[in-house]
Amino acid sequence: MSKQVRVRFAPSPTGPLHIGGVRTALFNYLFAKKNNGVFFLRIEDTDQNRFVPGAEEYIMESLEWLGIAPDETIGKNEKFGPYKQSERKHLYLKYADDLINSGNAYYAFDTAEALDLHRKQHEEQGKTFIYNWHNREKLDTSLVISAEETAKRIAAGEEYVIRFKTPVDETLQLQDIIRGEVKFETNLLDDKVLFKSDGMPTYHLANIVDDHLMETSHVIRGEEWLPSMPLHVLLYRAFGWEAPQFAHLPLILKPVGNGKLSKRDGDKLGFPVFPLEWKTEDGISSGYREKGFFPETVINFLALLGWNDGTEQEIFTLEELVDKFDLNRVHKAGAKFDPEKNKWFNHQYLMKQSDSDLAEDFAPIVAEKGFSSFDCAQGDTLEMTKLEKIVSLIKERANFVSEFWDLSDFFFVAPTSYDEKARKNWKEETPALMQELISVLSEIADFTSVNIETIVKDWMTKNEIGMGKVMQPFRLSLVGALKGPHLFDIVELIGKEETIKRIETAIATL
RNA sequence: GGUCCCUUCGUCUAACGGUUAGGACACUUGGUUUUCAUCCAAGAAAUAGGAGUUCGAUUCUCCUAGGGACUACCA
Repeated sequence: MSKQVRVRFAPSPTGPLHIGGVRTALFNYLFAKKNNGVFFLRIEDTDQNRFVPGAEEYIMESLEWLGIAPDETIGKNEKFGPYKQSERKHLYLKYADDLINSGNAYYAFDTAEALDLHRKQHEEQGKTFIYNWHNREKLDTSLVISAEETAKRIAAGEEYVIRFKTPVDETLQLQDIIRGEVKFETNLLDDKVLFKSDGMPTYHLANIVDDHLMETSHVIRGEEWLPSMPLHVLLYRAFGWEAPQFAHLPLILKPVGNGKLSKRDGDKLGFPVFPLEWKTEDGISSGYREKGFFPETVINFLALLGWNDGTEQEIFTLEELVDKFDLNRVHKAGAKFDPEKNKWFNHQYLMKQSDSDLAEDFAPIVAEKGFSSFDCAQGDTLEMTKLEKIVSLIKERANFVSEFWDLSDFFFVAPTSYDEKARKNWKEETPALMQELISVLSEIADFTSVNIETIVKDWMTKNEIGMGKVMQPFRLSLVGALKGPHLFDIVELIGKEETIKRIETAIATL
């Protein structure tokens, strides 16, 4: 039996979870579930300066809303806890020391200022400063001084970092599940800092140590990490550990122009880039949840950004995605985010919702417009039945529940104005015809859509009145414009009295 | 600048050497609805360029071009 699949999503809590991060989490989740494995969440907060309050909770809440919550994390099945790196702080120095003792790392005393100066000088000469084999013995490191001297300086409280001693003259041929073989020359790599002078590990050290300790089988992360893959593989080797398998996911790009989708793009282009709304003193960043997207929409759309199952199916439930997901079918190239198609997906899921669920979502909006009888709290069942009927008539023309009011306001209030372009359908003979229509309508006992339609149409044919002459002004009177669902359905719902009243108002106004 | 990754319709993608290069979103045009939307049908729309390998390249190799990521004591 092969090793258990254990994958992780390891964000740093520096702000709200970006949509690209959501997709990384999703693919990890799908891969884990597909392989009967474990999906865990680890918070990588080794940089204390960038910590943002609330971000950690935000990440958890987002994953829960989307239905892809981790199996193990802070406060949940803490088999390999803690799941927060700042709480694992005591662990890392030992591993850095191991690397020093095995000759795979060294102390470096260069100050940040000294290094900045080097970089600047190199840049002025059109060169790039790389801290590695070619200059590490000219810099201020433990490689060029005695062990006693090193110990003395550290004991004296001098600040230091621990750097990885990248091996020389090797060509690394690494395997990536998505990209196949990727080659790197170790001579071109730099000696990354593993342990910072503030006593915390860097991402690289903490990530490798924790992935090993937490028995991670596959590292599925964004493409931005591809350049650090050689370092990470080298670290596993230096520790004598078996490395997990790697898969680097393509990036999500801006809908227009070039580049990675960023936090700013969303609100600029009118779509959210965060699952949940995020408030700061600088303002509000909109979220999918608050914008009326269904979590299923977000999951489905994101899954198809860079992956497909090879068939022409586009609508997938989470369960189907789990069943069909295959890392080998993930695309290599980045994908532009298409807000239009994203909306289309939401329409698909809107249509799948039951009328009663949609009515329930719509009720508070109606109540807010001043129709408190639709307020869920007051729960008038007769009104809710009516609301369900309204919803069933308009939902096919909406992408979001938030659009329902504009599509259905005439069910609640009589038109206060009439569409300019539609007014030309109101001709000289119209008032007389409408007057006749009123008397026809008032005679109808069984006031239901089909019955009203039959009677009105009979009246028109008997008197040889053209359909357009009646139907257009009739609709204009009730709706205020030439739009909306089947006219007789509207008539039935607003009732005989209101219908007649609206026609009378139209006659008086137009 | 250096390193690495990528490249099929406007966009997301299918076609794992042999297809009239398929689907979806968006777009256009018809039909249905005497309205609008939905829906249905149809249409336009792509293998970045150049060499090679091969009987045959979207598919394999190389070059060029373009795009992207990384290049911090950030992740």
